[in-house]
Amino acid sequence: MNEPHPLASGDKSQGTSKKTAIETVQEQIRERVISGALGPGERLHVDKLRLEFGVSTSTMREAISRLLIDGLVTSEQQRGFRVAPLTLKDFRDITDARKLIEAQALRISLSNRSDVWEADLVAAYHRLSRIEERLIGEGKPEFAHDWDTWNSNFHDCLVQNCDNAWLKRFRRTLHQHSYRYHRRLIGDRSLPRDVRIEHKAIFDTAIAGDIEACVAAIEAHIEKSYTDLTQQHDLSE
Amino acid sequence: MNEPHPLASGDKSQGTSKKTAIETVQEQIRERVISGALGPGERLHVDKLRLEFGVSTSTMREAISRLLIDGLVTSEQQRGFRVAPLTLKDFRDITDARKLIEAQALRISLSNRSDVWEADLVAAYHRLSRIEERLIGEGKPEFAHDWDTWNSNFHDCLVQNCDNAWLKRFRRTLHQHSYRYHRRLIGDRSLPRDVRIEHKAIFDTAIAGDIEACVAAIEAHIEKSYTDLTQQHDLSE
DNA sequence: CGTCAAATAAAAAACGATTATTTTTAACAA
DNA sequence: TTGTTAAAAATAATCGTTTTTTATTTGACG
Repeated sequence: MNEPHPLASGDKSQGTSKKTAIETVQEQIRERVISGALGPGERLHVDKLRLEFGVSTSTMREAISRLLIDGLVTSEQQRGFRVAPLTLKDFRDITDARKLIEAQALRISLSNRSDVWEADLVAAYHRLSRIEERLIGEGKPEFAHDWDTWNSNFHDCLVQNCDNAWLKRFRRTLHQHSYRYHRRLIGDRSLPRDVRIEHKAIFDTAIAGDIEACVAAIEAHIEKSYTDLTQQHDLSE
Repeated sequence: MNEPHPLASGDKSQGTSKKTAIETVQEQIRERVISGALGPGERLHVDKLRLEFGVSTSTMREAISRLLIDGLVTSEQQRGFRVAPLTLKDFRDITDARKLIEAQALRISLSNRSDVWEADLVAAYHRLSRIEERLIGEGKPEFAHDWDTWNSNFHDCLVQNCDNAWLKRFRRTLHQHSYRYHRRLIGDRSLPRDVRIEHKAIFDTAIAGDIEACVAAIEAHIEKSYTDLTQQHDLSE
């Protein structure tokens, strides 16, 4: 049924078939930044990229400019654009901000629960569990990409009923950046820990309607992600 | 002698004399959006604006694109840009998000206090008080604009020591939007209430180092601002 | 009269070239 | 060698036009 967005833009939804060139390019560059194909701090050569994508200067510039929106790219006076750097401090700040914002978004979402949402969440959790069984239980690393997709889907589903557009927007931005650190730190390797227990706790408390327990579980989940990633790996590697 | 930024960009600081055309235009359009010269929901005609500012299409497009960053402008598939609308629900959401984020930024800032900061805050409060004495005490509405400036300066000063760039960024965005509602709802009229007591409470608790009392005071201040503005005025007016 | 579709007008998106700025290279003098 | 500066190259910013898309009008036909 509902195809989830791996990390795509949050609101396009309807099948607007014909995207504008700017949007297409923007999405592809974003993908490269998040995946690390364009490394942190690396310069974005408008002319090179424009030739590669077969678009004009202004189109490329506007596409890149729009990545300033979520802070994946920075711009400096007369010296163009560059990919936002990755630093430990930044990851720490993102983690703290996520704990704050995601927790609140979750509180709101959970207090607006509905039957549809409950069904969606059960479905999302079910799919995620199956992937995790294969990825972690059976140790099949080829499911890492699917896990990204469905993990993201599960977390989106949790805050689905939060009706504060600003919190949702900030949450999405932070999640995107977090994911970038994730990609950088673990690469294609499998997860450094068994997240199944954490996800179960989040799911159970959410379904049970125990808001504060669920919030605590999410906060712990986010924090643990930071600790594990930074302990086992190194940003300068 | 530190000139405060009325609501300007938070980080340029150094006297980078020659701004790029895009930046100049961007700032002016932002000003128009916040002030209401460009009304909520209004379309941004690239061609008209470009002629008015004497720049090319691409420059104007890129300038407007960059206002997407802080959400003052929205863009729709093949039908250009328009000024973000103003709605009561949005103002409510902004208020809630501000309470959450500003409170946390304040907690961090206050726990990183320093002598320099204390002096800055005393100075900022002093200047604000003087303006408020004239604006509210003596009822001189011609100080309304100065009040905007120094009120903003006082609040910036409070969170000055928050070292989480993300929270600061979100706070700044929300403040900008909040200010836009403020402008729309009270216009050039003077404040609907006496904020002197609130500011005093914030200042006193901050100096005293009573973090949670200060946070509570800020939250109340933000909430009161919403209540008073929405009770006395009407968005559709 | 009202509906539908072709023709026209308006506006957005995309283009590729020109101009300004920064960075690199190279020449020369201390 | 080292430091300074001027020319050259590279890259960023800006420009004005062309193409594509969407909105509006017009007019034939039911």
